[in-house]
Amino acid sequence: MRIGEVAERAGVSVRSLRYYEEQGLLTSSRSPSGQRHFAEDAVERVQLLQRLYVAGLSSRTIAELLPCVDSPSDANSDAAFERMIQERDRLSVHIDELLHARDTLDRVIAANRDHRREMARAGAGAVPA
Amino acid sequence: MRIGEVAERAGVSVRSLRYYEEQGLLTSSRSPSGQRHFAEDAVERVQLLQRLYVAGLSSRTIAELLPCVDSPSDANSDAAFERMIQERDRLSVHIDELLHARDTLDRVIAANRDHRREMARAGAGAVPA
DNA sequence: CTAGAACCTGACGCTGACGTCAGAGGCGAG
DNA sequence: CTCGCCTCTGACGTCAGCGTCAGGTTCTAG
Repeated sequence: MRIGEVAERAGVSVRSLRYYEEQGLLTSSRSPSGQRHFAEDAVERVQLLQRLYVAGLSSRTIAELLPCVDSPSDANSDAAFERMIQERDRLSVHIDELLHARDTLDRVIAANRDHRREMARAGAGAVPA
Repeated sequence: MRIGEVAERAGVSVRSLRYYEEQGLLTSSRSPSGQRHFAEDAVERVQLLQRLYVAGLSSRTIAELLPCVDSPSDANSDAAFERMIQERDRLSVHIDELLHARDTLDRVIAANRDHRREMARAGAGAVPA
């Protein structure tokens, strides 16, 4: 597949794909004329990358963890494995923070809804234009 | 309270507080010499801001929602209220994405752990140095 | 009165994941 | 052959939430 097709299938920009390759997160072969050629599983790969980005991992961090993902049987340094667990924990903490934040929003929303209902009742016949 | 004390109590930098004020998220009175003076509840306010930032809201978005938070009884445009609900939904979606991402990480971690255990057993007496 | 901490206003720097523009090839259809 | 679309490599632009330095004023302890 050429880069445009991968981009469309994975739902990302062509620019992003080139960036991922540049960061060592994605590999491609080249045609004699220099055009990139991607394997079928590149689409899945890109979607995995997207999920890791969403998780708040940086390109560099992802690059460190990918060997672990690609060949779990290898002797891919304990460091990478530890790092992955560490990132998982960081993510858990972040999720908790977001849940907290959502609670806060919910409380504000509830307070508003109450006041709105009151206002609606009080003003029903008060300002009849 | 002066700015330094607020910063310390809220656990943020002085620079951040000035930035918040600049963005209209925080108010202060000024002493004749021009120094900022904050009320007691400024600390709480800052912590609220922090939570909203964590939730992924931008300064501008927060600025739009704050009237709603501060005076829920006011006629603070329905738009602001709608916006708040919209942001809550966005946050929920994001949380789901993060949970998904964590699952992905967990699967990778589990796969690695398995392979590691196998390796440990196979290699136990194989490379005794 | 004076040293030093805390405060002030600009204003530039930084980071990361791309967007975007420029200029120059490829490549299939008609 | 050529028109139009895709691709290539640089390389600069962006945005946001601050960090940080500069140069100057103000407050406070001794």
